Amino acid sequence: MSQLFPTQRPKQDAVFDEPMDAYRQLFDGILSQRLAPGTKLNEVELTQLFGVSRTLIRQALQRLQLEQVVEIHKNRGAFVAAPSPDLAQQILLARHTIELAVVKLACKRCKLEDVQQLQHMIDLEQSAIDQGDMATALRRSGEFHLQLAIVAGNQPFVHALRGLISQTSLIITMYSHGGGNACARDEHSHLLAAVRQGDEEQSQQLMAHHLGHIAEGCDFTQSPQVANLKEAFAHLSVASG
Amino acid sequence: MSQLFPTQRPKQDAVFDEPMDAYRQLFDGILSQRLAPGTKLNEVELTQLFGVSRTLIRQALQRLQLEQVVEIHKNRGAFVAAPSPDLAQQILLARHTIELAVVKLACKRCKLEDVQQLQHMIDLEQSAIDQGDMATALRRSGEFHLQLAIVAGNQPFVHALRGLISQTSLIITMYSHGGGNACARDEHSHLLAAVRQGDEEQSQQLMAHHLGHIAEGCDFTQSPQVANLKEAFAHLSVASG
DNA sequence: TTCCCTTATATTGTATACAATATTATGTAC
DNA sequence: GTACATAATATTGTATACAATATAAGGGAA
Repeated sequence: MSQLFPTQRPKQDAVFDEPMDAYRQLFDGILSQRLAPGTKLNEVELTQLFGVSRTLIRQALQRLQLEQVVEIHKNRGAFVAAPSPDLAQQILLARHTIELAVVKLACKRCKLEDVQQLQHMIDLEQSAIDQGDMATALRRSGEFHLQLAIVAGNQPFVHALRGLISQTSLIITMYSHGGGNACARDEHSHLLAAVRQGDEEQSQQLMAHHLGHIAEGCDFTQSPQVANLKEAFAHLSVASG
Repeated sequence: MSQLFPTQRPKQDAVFDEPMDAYRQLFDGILSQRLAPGTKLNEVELTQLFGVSRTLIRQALQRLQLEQVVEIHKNRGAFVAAPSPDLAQQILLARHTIELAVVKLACKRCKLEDVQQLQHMIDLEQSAIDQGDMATALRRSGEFHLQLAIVAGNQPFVHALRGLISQTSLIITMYSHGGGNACARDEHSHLLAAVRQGDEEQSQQLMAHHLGHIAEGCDFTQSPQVANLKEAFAHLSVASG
């Protein structure tokens, strides 16, 4: 039950032939790493793919831009965002700040049914890992974090985290070395246990470590991997030579 | 030098006859309290006001929605947001969390030129207060806070604060009792002094007090004041009686 | 060949036209 | 007069058409 998509009610995610709006398909594609950072998003192509007019495609792209997972360059088009090493670290710092505040709130407000739902999301994530579907696992991990913010009951935090989590997905795609994410299940489980007990101190410490592990799994010294150079540098000045 | 508007370069704000996009005009109107919470934003009216087609009007409205200062209800239209008392307190809490992190960063990164610019913004705010133009003062106060985030060098914080600050403007309009904002100048000045000296502890304490004063100036127990009841409740079910 | 200029194509930006929904007005029964 | 149903209007949702810009292709000179 994907809680990462704000406007629509939950849907099964294995079925794609029913009418699903362009925003959600693109968002899901990015979060599941099917759309690589730097990829050009041609409007008429998307029109044909999703069977809607450019009006709705452009609406979806603008929304993704405001969530910072798509960059739109005037008269040049839309591209899947490819955060620089510097921006990546800003994003992780912002997540750190907000998620620490979130778990503190969650400790005070987490009900039994919230715990059950969060546990279910952990199980879903783990089953994806067991099947070797790391893209789905990554998306489900993000959904767990966002659900925590929903439980915390602070709408601005939810709003901000939605963008930050999807950006983190891009960061992991670009900078992370393989399965540094495999330890996530235990970390999520331990975190949930602390939240359930209302232990603010412990929860914040576990969250800090958890987010720290994401950052540690990344190497920001090397140049980022993007779809292809041509598109990656399409935003540069036309003046060549 | 309005730093609250992300896409365009700074402009003098006394001149309105030059081509100014719909987004900025609406945003400015809301931040300056010329557009009251709950006001219906009719698309064709805006079309005539700004001399552009509905396409651009809708683009601007969607962006404002994603910044949470406008609510769009399907087939009903767009309204200036009117945050409930509960949401208002969530917003102020989120600001508290983020701005404390911002000043801490700002202490480490604030250069001499940054100090000068921030001081200039304080002076502008004060001159607006001296002229009795509280709407402009409120907007300039927001610009000061956002500039602090820019100085702090964290893009996600800037992004989140842009929405939170404009929402705070709506909250003050709806819940604040008169001139509780008059003490702002000294608070901004003292805050800047602490940041300039790189005193993280002192800066965070001053910021916490400053934001606390905003909340203290509000009364969330009484029903919010909105443009008119009909529009304020336009989102409710059609079923009457 | 390589460089540069010109022309053709493709893509995005904006405005308009049409469809769907909601709101308001009108009229009739009670 | 009130309540309800129906028709007229207004407003939003979506698709298409046209304009502006950028990208790609072709052709001539050094």
